[in-house]
Amino acid sequence: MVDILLVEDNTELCGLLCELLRAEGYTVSSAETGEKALSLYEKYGARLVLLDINLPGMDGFTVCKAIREKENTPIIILTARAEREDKLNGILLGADDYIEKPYDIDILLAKIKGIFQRRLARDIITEGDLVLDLNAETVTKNGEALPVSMKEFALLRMLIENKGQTVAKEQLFNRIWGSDSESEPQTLTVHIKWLREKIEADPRSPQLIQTVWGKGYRWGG
Amino acid sequence: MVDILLVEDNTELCGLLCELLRAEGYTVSSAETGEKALSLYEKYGARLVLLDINLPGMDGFTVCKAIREKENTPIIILTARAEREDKLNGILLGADDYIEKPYDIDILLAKIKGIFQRRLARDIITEGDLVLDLNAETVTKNGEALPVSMKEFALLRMLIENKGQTVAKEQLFNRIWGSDSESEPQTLTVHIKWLREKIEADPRSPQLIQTVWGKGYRWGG
DNA sequence: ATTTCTTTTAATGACTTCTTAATAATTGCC
DNA sequence: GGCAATTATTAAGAAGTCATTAAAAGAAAT
Repeated sequence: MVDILLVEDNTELCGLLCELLRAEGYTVSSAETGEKALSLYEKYGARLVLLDINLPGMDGFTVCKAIREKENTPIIILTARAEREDKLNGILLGADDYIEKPYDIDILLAKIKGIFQRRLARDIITEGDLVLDLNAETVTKNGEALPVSMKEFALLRMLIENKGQTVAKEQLFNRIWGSDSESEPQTLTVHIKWLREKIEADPRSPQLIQTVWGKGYRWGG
Repeated sequence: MVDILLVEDNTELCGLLCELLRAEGYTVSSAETGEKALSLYEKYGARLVLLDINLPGMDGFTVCKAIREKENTPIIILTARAEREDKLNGILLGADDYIEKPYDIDILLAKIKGIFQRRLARDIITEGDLVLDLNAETVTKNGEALPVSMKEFALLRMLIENKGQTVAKEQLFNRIWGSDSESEPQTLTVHIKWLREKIEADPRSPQLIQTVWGKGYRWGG
């Protein structure tokens, strides 16, 4: 996993930025097309994506969307088009920030730093006995590692992030499986079952993950 | 009941915002005229209204006022007119917040989130021994959890929200079962029965849920 | 390639909620 | 009181939802 994945079709600018970022201590990988960017992302992952919108072939928005469908990696969009519509689009697609070219390098660096810090600070959730590390996607219970799968982690996280509120089944399903998923909604209840088995004192009468009949599930009373 | 009712006459912007809000996990319904907004609100209700002031036909202020006359649903007003007068008007009419176009999406989202959180803390109705948590859809009686079904909760809530007033059977039925429901109206009385069983000290002579002969029911004397 | 882990599917059973329908009780009115 | 309309009560069962289980399919790791 690399710190930053830089997607920029201008070779010269790409090289320059790479150097600059490396000089700041980040590990960087770069791509000059959307296709290559996705394949790099797929292979190695990245903690942050710097994404040019104007790309030959697959455009930046498509890349942005594709990345967002997989993970919640922060994305900063770079663009020459200074239109608000683009901005809205970018935000719609889940970009975290937006910088217009020609950009001030210091501002860009500051935003990158900001994102890394924000993410870092946000990256641990404590809830009762449980500690969720959002980066590592690990859970510990009373200090002991509690192995959970990806889906279980996502479920647990979403429930805890909305604790006290009922989270609709549809919401859980759409967010975790994707609204265009072909899977049966039934699979959710099975995952809930696994989760309960792992975290509940008595899985037969769950205290943490409550069933809200006809609606969904709720963390806590 | 939907999370957000969006009232915006610009079709494109309306669509974009809808998507954006849905991506944030809110359920959204939208209207492009004031009339349609009110009818949607009437039919399905909403936890928050995002309201454009400049609407063709019935204007935003009228909509705002109409909604406020019914319920205390929070309203955020959106407007291009950057006039102080509007702002004053909006707040006078009970809007909870006010955003000028072109608005920063992040700010809008932050405000929405803020309102939902504030409401969350507020979304509790206390009535005698009973505490209704509208978000969790739970009832506690003297601190102890009192399990109620969806329909029972809806009934209880509607009665308490109109306490002292008689709520017509038709009104209860239409709101909870839906005006196009195929169920027998009789089912309502059965649910009233279950509710009384759960909350009344002596279900034989109900003190909380009074029968108003020929009309409906009333909470309290 | 094999093994292990995760995810999904499918089938079953249990459970909750809701509805219906029949009967009893109550109310308003003559 | 007696009658009609309305509401209450009850129990049965229909409908819907969820839990559980096992097994198959798919991924990832060794």
